[in-house]
Amino acid sequence: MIKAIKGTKDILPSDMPLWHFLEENVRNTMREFNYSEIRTPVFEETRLFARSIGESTDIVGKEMYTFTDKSENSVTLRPEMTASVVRAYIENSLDRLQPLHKLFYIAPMFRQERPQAGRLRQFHQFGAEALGSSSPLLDAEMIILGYNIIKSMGLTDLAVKINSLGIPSSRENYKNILKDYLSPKLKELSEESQKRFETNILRIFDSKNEKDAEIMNDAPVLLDHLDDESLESFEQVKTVLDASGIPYQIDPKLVRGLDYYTNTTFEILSGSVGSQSALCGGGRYDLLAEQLGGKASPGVGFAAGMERILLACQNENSIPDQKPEIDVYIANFDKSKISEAYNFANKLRGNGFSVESDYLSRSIKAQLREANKNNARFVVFYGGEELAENKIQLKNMTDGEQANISLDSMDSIIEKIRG
RNA sequence: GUGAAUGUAGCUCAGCUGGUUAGAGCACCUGGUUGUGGCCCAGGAGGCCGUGGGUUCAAGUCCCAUCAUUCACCCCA
Repeated sequence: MIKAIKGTKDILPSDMPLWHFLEENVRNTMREFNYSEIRTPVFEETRLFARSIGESTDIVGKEMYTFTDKSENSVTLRPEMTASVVRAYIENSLDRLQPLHKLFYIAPMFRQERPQAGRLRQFHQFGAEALGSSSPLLDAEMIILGYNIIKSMGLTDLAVKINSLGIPSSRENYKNILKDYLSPKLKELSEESQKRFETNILRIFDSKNEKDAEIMNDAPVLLDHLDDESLESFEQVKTVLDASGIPYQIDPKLVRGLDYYTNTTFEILSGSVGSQSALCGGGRYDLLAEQLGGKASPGVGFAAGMERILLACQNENSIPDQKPEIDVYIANFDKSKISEAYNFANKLRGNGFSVESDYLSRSIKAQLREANKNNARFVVFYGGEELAENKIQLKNMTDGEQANISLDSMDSIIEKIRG
């Protein structure tokens, strides 16, 4: 039997109500904040991701779906969206149309990792990117957007963490301070962290190793070594967040894994999805556009994992399950009138009703059961004695009442179904 | 890439220390009087017990391998 590729999942009709609910909430919130949808290709030149996300990151180093196409070009299934959005922004000269662009997306992403709870190889993210302004208002807006959407899914076990990584010069300066602190303790660190000491020292803060954590607890913290401008910006983000009423914690150890971040970074975590608890993450990336060959242009954004959010919803039982319903089920007595009944169904559909009819030529009893399974509000019995008198029988499935109505008075049939 | 657990009907699982034709609940189908749903009742269909090898008179049950799934590490949404 051919099965779906490891780490991929079918999203079945029974899952759809939940997905649609999330997507609607995303679109509504994005509309409230005036973000416009953007769609970009699922695959890009490999260089785009290598340059933006960073060669030393795990995403680029070992998680990308990269292959060579028939023209010998190296292409990659997008592991995240920010690089693509910035590329599209530059390539289409959006910055010349207007100074500020606020964009959102809902799209599949691909990373070749070992699947586990809340982690898939093809997964879906929604997210937003605001390009063209370095206003801290937008940093705060990203957190508010993400938080509001997640909240709209009824989730409660949440934590918002924010931090600032500052600008490269102050960060480089700080890295040296951190190096000085860690050098004498280097041998006490885990093997993994010793490697990071060379490749990306900040990420030692991420380590879940106990000894590492102990050592890092007393480590000097980037927040204490920020330049004045970054500090000022961070203060403003906090001011806006305070006013918004969103509860948050400052986490000096929050170091996001992607290379392009500057200044504000944040995460929204859930306590109900297992080990992969980040539902949403983002931050500012003021140097990315220039790095990708565009005009210098500040930006800030976030991405949220849809499967993770839905997993949290299931675990917290935050969304009452609602069965989809149809307006009318057409049951027919007469096999000889099957196409006539079918046309009658189409007539109702033409009036905007959702209508199902029998395709299996089953007994009336079976058809009624089918109507019930479809959550039909009404059943039309088509055929038999009534049809001989040019009538149908209309049954209200909620109270069981039924009445004969002449086919000549379509209007009153429609009116009854409208309720 | 590393570690652990689990693979029996569509789904969730039982199957005791190896012993005849492999079970339950849910779901599905058909009935419970002529043409009427949800509840209830009766019946039915559905399983190379993940795959391959081994031990044994005998394997769903024990051993090995393999594949798959799940969870965790790493990292991230």
